[in-house]
Amino acid sequence: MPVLVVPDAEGGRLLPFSGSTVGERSVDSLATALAEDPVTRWVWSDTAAAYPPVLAAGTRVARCHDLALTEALLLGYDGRWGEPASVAAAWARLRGLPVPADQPPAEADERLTLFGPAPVRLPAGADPMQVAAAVYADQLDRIAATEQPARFGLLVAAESAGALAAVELTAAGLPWRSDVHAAALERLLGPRTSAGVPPQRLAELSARIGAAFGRRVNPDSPADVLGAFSAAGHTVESTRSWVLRKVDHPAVPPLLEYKKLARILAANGWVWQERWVRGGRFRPEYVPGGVVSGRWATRGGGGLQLPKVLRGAVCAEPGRVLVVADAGQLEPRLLAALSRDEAMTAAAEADDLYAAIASRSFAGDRARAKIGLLGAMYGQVGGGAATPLAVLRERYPVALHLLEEAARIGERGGLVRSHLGRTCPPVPEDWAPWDAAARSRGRFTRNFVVQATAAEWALVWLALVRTGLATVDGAELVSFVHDEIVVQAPVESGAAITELTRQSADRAGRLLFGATGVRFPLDVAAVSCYADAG
DNA sequence: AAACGAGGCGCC
DNA sequence: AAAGGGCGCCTCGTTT
Repeated sequence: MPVLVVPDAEGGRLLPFSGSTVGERSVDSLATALAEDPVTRWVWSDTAAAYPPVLAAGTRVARCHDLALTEALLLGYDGRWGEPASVAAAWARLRGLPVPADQPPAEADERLTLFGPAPVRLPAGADPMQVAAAVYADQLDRIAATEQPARFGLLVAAESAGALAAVELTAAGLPWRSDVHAAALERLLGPRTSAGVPPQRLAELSARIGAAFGRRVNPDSPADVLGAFSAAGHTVESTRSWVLRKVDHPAVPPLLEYKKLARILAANGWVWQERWVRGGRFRPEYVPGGVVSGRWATRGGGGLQLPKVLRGAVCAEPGRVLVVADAGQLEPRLLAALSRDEAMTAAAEADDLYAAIASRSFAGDRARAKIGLLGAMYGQVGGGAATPLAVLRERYPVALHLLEEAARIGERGGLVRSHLGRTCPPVPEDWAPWDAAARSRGRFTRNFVVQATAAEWALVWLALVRTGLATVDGAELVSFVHDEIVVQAPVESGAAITELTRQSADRAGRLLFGATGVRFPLDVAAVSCYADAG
């Protein structure tokens, strides 16, 4: 039986969810009480607020139901995306009271000082336990009333499990060798300089750019660079790298090099290290449900965008290994499973789906098969995707039809859903289906069905891996980026965890789609350094 | 001085 | 080869 949990300053209150108030008890320590019962699903308002103190006290929770995340999913399902989703708001809607706005999330730094759950703003006289019970009961009814209750229930469970994993990942952080990072920065940029002073390599490149133009140019200013090219007789539409690469001018090579290095300095330089690396770990804050498609976001440090050139700084700690598992070609595989296109499912039985498609329709030209398939999922119509798209439409009509139908619904301002029922946001009030807006919306909904389904597959995968890890001493999740999981574990359990990630991927596929021919092969490597994976 | 949009680029 | 989906976050340059 699920148990409702209402944290308070000292501990909290617990109530088995039976429809009555019988059996409520107060505990001095939630961590102790929750640790005594490793099977129960704990129902609470907000995992991000309730779980950190419990985890900090040493208790890992196996399962929960996050009322706020579930409320957001249910509101979205009804086309009410973005309405306040806190328990207080859900309760106010149930009672016909004014709905309080969601509180903005506390800054990460702020949260470290303000330890403990954020206050739930309920009207005076409302008992938080009764509110939680009422909202939970209502949510169960609404889940049961969806078109596919079993699927939506799985979505809610996965979203809630993800919230637990996110708190654990935020607490754990990613092993980070600051010395290795600093050495890489010095090799690329030169010795560290004080704030506002460009490092040696950037200064050199800046001088070369100025020499090539015959005047001083600020490479950080697109307007200045554009003006310099114009004065030199080159009309360039922007200063994007791929545009500049086509321009024949001596300033281009140092400019491209400058952009690359300046980016590393700004995004992941010495200042970044001081701000975001603590105790040998890089600590982004993971935000489940932070993206409309159900992907996670992170707050702080750009946690989902670690540049590949710096991944050498991610090193397993002594006696341990990093198991890096990546679900390759996830989106086209999910397209096959979603659409049940037989020909594409046959291709998805291969380890390399793009190669399988290429060998059947593109005379083995894998690159063209990939361009065509990505173009189909992203809504590209012209360019190099046009011809491969026509070939795919001929050969995989069922899969392509699913995408084109999603696009058509979007172009008309309609809603689409993922496989488990996550629903895209509605168009704004003032939206009108004029050409460009309709096409843009069509590309969004076309991509949404695939990206959101990929996100939920990955969430289920993560939840299964997390559950499996509970029985491996010393194993911890240290990174999750859309379709990649990194676990740090004692060297001797590397093989078992590799196997766990593979089995979990298979199970995730079966949980979402039942028995299909679509396989979800992983690239898994047990390494001592992140840079050595993949 | 602070807020904001645009341009740009890292990741998936 | 070409520029289509989702983000976070930097700098620049303008507006408030």
